[in-house]
Amino acid sequence: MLPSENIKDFLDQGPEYLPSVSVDCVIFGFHEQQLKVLLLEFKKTKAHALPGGFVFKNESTAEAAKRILWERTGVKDIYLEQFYTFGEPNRGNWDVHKATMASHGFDLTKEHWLLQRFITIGYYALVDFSKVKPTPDIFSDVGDWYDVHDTPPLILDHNRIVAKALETLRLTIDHKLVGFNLLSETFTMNELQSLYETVLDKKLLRANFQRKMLNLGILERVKKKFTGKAHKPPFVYRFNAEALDKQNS
Amino acid sequence: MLPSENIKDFLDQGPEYLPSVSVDCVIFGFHEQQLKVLLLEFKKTKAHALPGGFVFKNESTAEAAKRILWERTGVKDIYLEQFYTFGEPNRGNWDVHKATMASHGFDLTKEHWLLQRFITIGYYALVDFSKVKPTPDIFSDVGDWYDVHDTPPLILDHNRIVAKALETLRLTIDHKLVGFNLLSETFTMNELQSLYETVLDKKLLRANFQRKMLNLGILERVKKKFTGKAHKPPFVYRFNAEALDKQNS
DNA sequence: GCAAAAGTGTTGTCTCTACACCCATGT
DNA sequence: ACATGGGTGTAGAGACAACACTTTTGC
Repeated sequence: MLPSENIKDFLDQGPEYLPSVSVDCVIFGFHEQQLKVLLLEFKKTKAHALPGGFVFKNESTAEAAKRILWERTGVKDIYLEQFYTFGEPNRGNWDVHKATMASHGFDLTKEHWLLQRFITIGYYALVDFSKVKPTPDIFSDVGDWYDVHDTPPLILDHNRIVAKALETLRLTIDHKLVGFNLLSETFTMNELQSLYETVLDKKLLRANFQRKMLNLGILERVKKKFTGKAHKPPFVYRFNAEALDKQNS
Repeated sequence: MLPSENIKDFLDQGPEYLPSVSVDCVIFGFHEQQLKVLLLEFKKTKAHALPGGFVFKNESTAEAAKRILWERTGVKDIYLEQFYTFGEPNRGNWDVHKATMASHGFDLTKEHWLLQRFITIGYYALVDFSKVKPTPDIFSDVGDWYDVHDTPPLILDHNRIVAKALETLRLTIDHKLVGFNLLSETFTMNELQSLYETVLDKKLLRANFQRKMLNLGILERVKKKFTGKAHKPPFVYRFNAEALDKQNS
């Protein structure tokens, strides 16, 4: 199918969506000591944006967010949390959308549904970087990871949305043990500490961090050790979900 | 003006609102050792509901919440915070609305804008109980305070919205010093402690609570003392905003 | 003086911080 | 052996709970 046909399909879908409501996803990953965000780049205009979309009339907003995540990352069962709803009447200008559509041969009038006011519900997702293959959508040819502190200018108020998501993650990670979703199933204590240091943006002491984590009683030490460099091999840990449930109850 | 004319005006206002989006306010007050919520009671159906409303097309959702608060409580400059957006496709049934409108002589078809799906953005407000005169709207003849743990069944998913607001308040009050908004300008340490005990639903020790609060450095001791019973009069404190700003910076 | 409630002091426990020390591995 | 990074021990600082004590009022 030609891209323009895809886009026509999309534009025709307008009436199937809940008016005025959109969903944007801030997808966090962790790689090489950096906290990353998944961003899309529009084909023609080279503008950057968060993966987002609209909500079908009989779909919950959380389901919409999951659907979008699946389309962009190919992963289901993702850790997903709503963090804020952005309800300003003027969240930025829509010229990029207009230009993008024009470049595909669709001249949208000011009254077109895509150019109306939308409030957007922000969800953030924590994913295992290694399991995710960024998938572009019909408007973007590239989906790629960016250091959260070094993002390009984004369309609309998406920079603010990223900032708010990061702020929420920071406040959350300390008392909700959410960080494990950003690592692969097994990990070393050092990896976990790097993650915390990156998110909280401050150095932590090995000794104390380790004790704190182990005292939570939610880490299971996998017997196997690491093989690698010229030093004592670290233990590999696994996150123990049952123990966490006990804590929360 | 007749009530039915008011209601006609309201129904005609549909096109001026942002479709699919509503705002609901959980208004907390503190009185006689109880945490209270302001609820409306519909005239005919006797159903209870949160004060809520719709968002004008060129108004932010926060402004809409403030407007609704002002209409219901007569107070401006209220502490207001967004806490969650409820985006399920089926948030309960709208029969009450239909019945209410029917009782005023308006038979709404299934396609009427008021009976469509709405996502609702929850805001909670903390107000000085003594300054608030609950004001009913055109659909309700009574606005009244209820103990948050003893609310009547509410329409739609409003019970859940109250529960979520309370949960958010609990998590917030400890590290964001938000409780002062629920008291009058000056208050005794005992009142403040009662508030915390009620919100957190546990007993605290006088001595330790007092130290903790005073050590925050945000309470100013008003020289005047209390007059009353047969015991040592308590100091009256005032919340010192400047000191708080210093802390947050 | 006495009851009642406000306010202060003290002590032990727990947690976090900082740093010192020991352990296992590859070269 | 030794450099490198993983893991443990411990002393000091600070926070918090529990309880005892003093203070000020009306009766």
